[in-house]
Amino acid sequence: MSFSRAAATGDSRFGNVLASFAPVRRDTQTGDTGFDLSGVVAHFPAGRQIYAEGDDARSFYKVIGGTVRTCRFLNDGRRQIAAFHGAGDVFGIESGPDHRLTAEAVTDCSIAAYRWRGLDTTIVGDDRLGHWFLSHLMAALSRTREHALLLGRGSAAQKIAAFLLEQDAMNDAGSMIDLPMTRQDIADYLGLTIETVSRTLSQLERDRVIDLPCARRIGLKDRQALRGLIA
Amino acid sequence: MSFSRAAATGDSRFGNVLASFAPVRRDTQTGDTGFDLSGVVAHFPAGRQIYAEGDDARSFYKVIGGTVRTCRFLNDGRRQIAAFHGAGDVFGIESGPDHRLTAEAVTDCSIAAYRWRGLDTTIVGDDRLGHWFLSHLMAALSRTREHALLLGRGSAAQKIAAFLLEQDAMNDAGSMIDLPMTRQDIADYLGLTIETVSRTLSQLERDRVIDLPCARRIGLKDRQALRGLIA
DNA sequence: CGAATACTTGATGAGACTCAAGCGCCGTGG
DNA sequence: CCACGGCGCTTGAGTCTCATCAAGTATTCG
Repeated sequence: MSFSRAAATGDSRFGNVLASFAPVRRDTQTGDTGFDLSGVVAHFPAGRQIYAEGDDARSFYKVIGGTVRTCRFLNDGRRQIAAFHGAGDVFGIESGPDHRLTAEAVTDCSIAAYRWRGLDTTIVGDDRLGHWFLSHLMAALSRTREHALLLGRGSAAQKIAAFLLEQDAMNDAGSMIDLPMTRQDIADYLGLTIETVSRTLSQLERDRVIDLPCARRIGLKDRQALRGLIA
Repeated sequence: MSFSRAAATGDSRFGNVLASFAPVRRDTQTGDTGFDLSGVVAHFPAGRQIYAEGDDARSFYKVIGGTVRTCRFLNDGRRQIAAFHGAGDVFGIESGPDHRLTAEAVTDCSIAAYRWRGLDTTIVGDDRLGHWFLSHLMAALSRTREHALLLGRGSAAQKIAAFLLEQDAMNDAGSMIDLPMTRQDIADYLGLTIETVSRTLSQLERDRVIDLPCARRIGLKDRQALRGLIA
């Protein structure tokens, strides 16, 4: 699982901006802002660890394809998932010298790694790059805040409903969601048990709010009902 | 409750950096980095709203003195507190055009407001200012993440223990904590009810882990036991 | 086909919520 | 001075949701 250089480093337009990056312009397939950075790309099979809690935060990362989870393991063996990251999402930015969470591939993934030396040598002097970095950081803050608010209040049904709508917003493909993660992942993300996740989904199907043709496929039959649940 | 200009705007060192700020160097009494910005300072009595969810995010804020809560009101009347902010903390930075949370004074407060026009006109071109802004943003992300992880897992006792240790870390004054907030605030912060907060604190006192001389005063008798609870 | 893994469903119990009452503190006013 | 009410907090009893324990089904993969 070694990183391989993805592209030449000839474009030095940002060379003095992010000192230790290897930035180039890419023919980006992510629908970002048209602007893009490339670091060093690697592929991870499903389940593989990308970095562990406590590792030096020498890089941050962007998902090219696949899904990543960032999580923490408690010493009673349980796991709390902080976020799922899909294509285009940036993760692994840390304020301190080391990673405070573990990152793992949920599915087979392509991940771009961007070297950085932490906050002290950061991103000033270029409008677009600074904007890119800041917007990702603030998006992460916004999402984390919503996640915290969801976890604090709400019944199992509310959490599941919010989760489904969140996944629906990512998958902009009709009303059918293909979940990349297991029930256990969902449970650890929502602060529930796997049994409660399963029961709640079954109940939603009985209530004609969703379809469950197979475990990983969820059809949203009544988004309004889901929104109503969230209150 | 109108803002009053705190200082002259003669110092234009950052004039082209944060377009609409009124930044000056202050003889700061916060133990920050030595570097400081001043905006427009206002005082808020306990309970007063600073901004509401949905308001235009024309400014962000720093607590000079007192305690602030940022929260969301659910349409069933309940309230979820996202964070408490003490002296030196920055709050109200938004990625979008409007505030996603409400901010209210928990105690009487002095608040500095910094105008800004959002992400598009942000903080490039000055190392120290960019660093100051980024470090606050990343600190907020880090704290929010910890809060989310706390809310997801954990019994009432674990949440209370984590809350007490968090407050203890703020109050660097011996082993006695003077809480600025009510039991209801604590409950809404931890995703519990006021009764559960009260019962759990009483139980911790019976277990000789804390002292409760009065409701708002908590003595930590056994920090190790609290840390043990968090697991 | 068999085994492993993922998922579902059922029975039971613990922990937190709800409803309700009572206590303590404090400011107001008689 | 005390009576009173309001507010924040504590405590108790009953209920309900979700976790736990346990079993069984479905799916995947060698």
